[in-house]
Amino acid sequence: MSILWLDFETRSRCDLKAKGVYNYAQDASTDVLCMSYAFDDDEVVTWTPDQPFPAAVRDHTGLIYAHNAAFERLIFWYVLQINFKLEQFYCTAAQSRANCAPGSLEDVGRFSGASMKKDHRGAQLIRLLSIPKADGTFNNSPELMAEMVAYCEQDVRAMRAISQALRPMSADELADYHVNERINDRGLLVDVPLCRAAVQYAGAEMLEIEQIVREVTEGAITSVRSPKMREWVLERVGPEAKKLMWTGEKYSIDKTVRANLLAMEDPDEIPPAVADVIQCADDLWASSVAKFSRLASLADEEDARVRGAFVFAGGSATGRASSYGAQVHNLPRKSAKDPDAVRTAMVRGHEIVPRFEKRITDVLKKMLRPAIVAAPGHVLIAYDWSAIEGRVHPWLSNCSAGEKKLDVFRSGLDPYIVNASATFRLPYEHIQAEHEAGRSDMRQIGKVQELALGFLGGAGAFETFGRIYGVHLSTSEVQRAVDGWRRANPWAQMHGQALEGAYLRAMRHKGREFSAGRITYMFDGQTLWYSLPSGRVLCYPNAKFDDEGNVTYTKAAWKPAADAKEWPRARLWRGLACENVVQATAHDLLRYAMRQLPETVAHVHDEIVVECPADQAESVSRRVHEVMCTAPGWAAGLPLAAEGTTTTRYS
DNA sequence: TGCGGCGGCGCC
DNA sequence: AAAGGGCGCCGCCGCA
Repeated sequence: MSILWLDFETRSRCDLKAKGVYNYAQDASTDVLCMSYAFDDDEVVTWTPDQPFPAAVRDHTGLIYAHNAAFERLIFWYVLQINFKLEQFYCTAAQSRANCAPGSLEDVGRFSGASMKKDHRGAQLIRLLSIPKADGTFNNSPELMAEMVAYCEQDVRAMRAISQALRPMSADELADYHVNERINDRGLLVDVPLCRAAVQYAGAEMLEIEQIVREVTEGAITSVRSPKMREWVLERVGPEAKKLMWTGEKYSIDKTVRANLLAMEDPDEIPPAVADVIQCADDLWASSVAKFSRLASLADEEDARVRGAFVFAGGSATGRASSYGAQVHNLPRKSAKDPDAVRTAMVRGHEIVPRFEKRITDVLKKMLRPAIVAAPGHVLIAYDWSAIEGRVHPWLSNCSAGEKKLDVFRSGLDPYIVNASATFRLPYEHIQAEHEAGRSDMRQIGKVQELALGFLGGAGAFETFGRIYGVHLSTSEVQRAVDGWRRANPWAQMHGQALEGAYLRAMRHKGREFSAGRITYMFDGQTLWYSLPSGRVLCYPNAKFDDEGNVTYTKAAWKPAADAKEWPRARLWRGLACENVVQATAHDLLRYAMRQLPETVAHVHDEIVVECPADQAESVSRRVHEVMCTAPGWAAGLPLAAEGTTTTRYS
């Protein structure tokens, strides 16, 4: 079966970025400018709408390779009304990311050693031809159009060359890409009236805040979110406050700094006017108005669903999914207690700041998650895996100490208390009782240990996490916590060392495989590959030794600076190797589960959200739980647990 | 006017 | 020896 390589250029009055690709493709004003294509290694040719549509394309029943293939798929479906099957599409951007390379066509080229110079002409042509002019008409210049066709053809050639040079996606990967696209097609229902109301409230609040800032600073600061504000504060605070703003490299005015400054309550250090400005910055930075308006703008005009939010293998280091546009991976976690009640008040324009809340932005932030809803007569069922990384990591180590850790999860004991028990050499029951009586933070220390030290962090990592979870210990106590956890979890250091040993040996012995726990590394002379228990393959591209004997590699997520001569390189170390294999394996469990859950509408790394008719809630909930708690064949013996809720609003 | 760097935010 | 890393979006601002 031959491969069809293909790329569209289009024009439309619809704003692609604001409305998203689904609305764009369905917009009545969207037209195809040209379609460049080739079968297999044939010469690239171009169809333009003034010609009859090529029958060979229309009748093609094999795979269609395109870069960001969702765009081509939706243009076929909605503009040309040619209903290729979803499974016919093979996304070469997904293929690139699955190989730990960047997704953008231009970046893959630069990443793989082609010229580092960026070519802006393509983007310029799009601005000239694909977007209406100020007077509302389109530019029809034949010269520009000819140039556009040349660009489109060049993109097909570049895509084909890159795709053929890269490892193909496996059958599993391609199937999981299609699972991702089905989820994108299903979309998430957005409560658009709620979003619009939120924008109103937030807009009014913003005007008020900006007014206060102008008055307090006597016009010096017109925008609180500007670097000028930081300098304005810096010039007016005392020496102690200045110290709080110093992060070791530069002065900052981020959330932590602001909280510390406001807590000083010393007018010599923080004059009242400065405190006011800091408070205003807090309010404005917390504003979620942009997110609400983005959700409303991306929602389908007819059915209010936001589509295309998930990027397959968007996390190119591990193949995890990322989220895009609506970005549902970073919605504030805390939601309103009674979101329906707040929603009702909002759409009616009532007062929505209860007595115990200080600010409207706090209320609005807690309504972002609940702005995602189930369709009428439906529910959202959301399940989270319990400590998925904490379980996968010892399982990957495949040693008896790791098994002992897994037994903690199998037994139903609280792993944080088990950590604390080992650290403080006190009985489990004692720590449990102290914790339940609210008399001791030993369990909290056990939690920080588990989260901070798993990927081979030390005292610094413990302190960083400790700050987040309100654990503040002396230097010696921190060291005790670090040592205690390592003593109780020897598998972690052992596994890190084993991984390091394996990848170093692999680098020194080209073409040979070296295993550590359940991971196998192999260096082919350019790429350091590693295989996961699922059979999925990941890599560190362009791996080589640096002068100190460390392995370095080009990292897709680090975009080069405009004047860079080479793609930025990262250094591999055993902690990172641990993290990569754990996150990747945890993600394989997610992919495995989602293949079996066709009602999925969203996922957030360790969480799956399905939407189903309310009268099927119980059986679907049971099924989601069962799927998530049943390890795939390749992970036999891995204990899994998940907890879930059923609601009509995401929260 | 568009681009890209920067500092900032949120989540897992 | 030690080391948090993985994402994406927003607003501001200098530069070309």
